[in-house]
Amino acid sequence: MAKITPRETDYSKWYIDIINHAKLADYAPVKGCMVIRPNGYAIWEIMQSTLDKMFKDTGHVNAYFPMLIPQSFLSREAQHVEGFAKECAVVTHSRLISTENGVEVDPSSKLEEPLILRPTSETMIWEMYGKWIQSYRDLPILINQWANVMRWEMRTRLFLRTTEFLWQEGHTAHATAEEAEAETRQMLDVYATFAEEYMAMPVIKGRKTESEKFAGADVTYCIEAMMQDRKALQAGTSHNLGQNFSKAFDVRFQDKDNTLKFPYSTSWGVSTRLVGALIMAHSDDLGLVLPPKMAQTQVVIIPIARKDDEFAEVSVVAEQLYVQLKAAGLGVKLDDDRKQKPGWKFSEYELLGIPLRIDLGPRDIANGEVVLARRDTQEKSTVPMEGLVEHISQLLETMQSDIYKKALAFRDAHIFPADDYQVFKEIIGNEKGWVRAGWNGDAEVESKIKEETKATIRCIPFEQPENLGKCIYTGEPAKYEVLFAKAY
RNA sequence: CGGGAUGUAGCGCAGCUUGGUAGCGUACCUCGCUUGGAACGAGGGGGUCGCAGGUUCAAAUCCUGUCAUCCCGACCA
Repeated sequence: MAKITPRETDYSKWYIDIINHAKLADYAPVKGCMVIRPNGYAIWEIMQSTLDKMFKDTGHVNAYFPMLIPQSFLSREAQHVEGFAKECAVVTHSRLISTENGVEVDPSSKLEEPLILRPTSETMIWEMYGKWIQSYRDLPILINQWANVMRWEMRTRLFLRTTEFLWQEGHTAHATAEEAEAETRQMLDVYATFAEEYMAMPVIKGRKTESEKFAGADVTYCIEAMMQDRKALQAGTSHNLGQNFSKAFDVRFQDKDNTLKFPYSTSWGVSTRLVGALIMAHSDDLGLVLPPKMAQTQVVIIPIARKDDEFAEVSVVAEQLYVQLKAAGLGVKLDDDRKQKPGWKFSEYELLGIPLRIDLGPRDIANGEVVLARRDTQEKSTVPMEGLVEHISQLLETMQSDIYKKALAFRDAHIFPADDYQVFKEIIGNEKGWVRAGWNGDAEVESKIKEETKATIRCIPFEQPENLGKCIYTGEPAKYEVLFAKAY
């Protein structure tokens, strides 16, 4: 009996089943808030540590800013407040009092100014940058923050959109527009590299349209990934904020030419949504599929033995193997728990997405070999004990690249060029995939298409064709070729 | 926030129409037997039936309200 519902019938149920069965997360008894269980958090930890290193390699440092933002800060930047006003949790009181009904808010503790639980930290950070920046010598500031944020979304989905989520937000300040643009693009590249090389998830880099960009940004760049139900997921964003926040917070620096200037800024972030992306990009009906670089446990050893003496014999070899693999720097687990039988363990580790399994029994020891089972392809092979560590290291690399290739082939097979609106509607309507089509650049047209088909422009890809063709909606000459898709 | 569905043991569900002792599968505990794909046998523990009111001699069941989750919209990372 399969634990996971086949995704053909109900994709959303399939996704939730994997999260439940693999014990990745639960909803908390608080509106839209998620409890990330150890299995799920382990994935986030790997994402964190990998990204953190990439940020530091590009010259960034970590800092921390408060979670509570005075309400007045949020209204400083007009577009910003408009973008976030509708989804803020607000702290209005500071005290509770005991009553016969339990505790109640103490009306006398009402705050003079309400505090907002940060939906993002631009405002708090720019308030502080104002105190830190005086001269061009103070620039650039290249800071990242690992934090939680809250957005009171109407509809939540585990990992993809929860009321509270974990993320990192980079906030940089620069003396020139060119530097800020270069930073914005650099961080987008960092995200794309991370998604493709570590998460084995191909992404398309591009620019958001005016209507889809971040509230308060001049330009928003993004990476878009295709999930197995062919919907698009925004996996990371990098914003060039121009001088919007420095002006809103009146932050100026004295430049080399003795004049006062507003610095240019960027912000960029990825969130626990990436864990959801990873689940939806690779999992199958047996459960989670983790690319080796995203797995804390990459190899699990299952000893197989009938009697106690057999088990003792197998354990000795299993221990040796464990030590060898560990020494080679691999994440390895030896499951010598005798309370569960091998068959149970096989399915359990498949559910958890452990990339590679080693079955080791008396038969194998007699033959000087082991059975290797790949999670991604479910292939089993018998390989000699001799040179096993090297073989496994190579196999994990192969798997990492195979999982990427599979996702890439899937994505490319479901992106369709279209120059006819009927064809467009047919593809989007039947959820066949994404459409690559011309667009005249008119926001009105973009909104009409969204209204009629539910497809949004995911991005204007950096890679544009030589000949742009015509706008899918109006037939006018296209200004860009863009990606249309239904999105999460 | 609008439309639809659901809420009963850790998980998955039946019972509700027609009110009358709280059920099944699985998981868990004990003993035995087992271990190369989710063993088997016997015994056992576990429930404010989402929550709050109401109707009734009696409510998981009927009524009202409310909360939560899922799906479809609107909103968004």
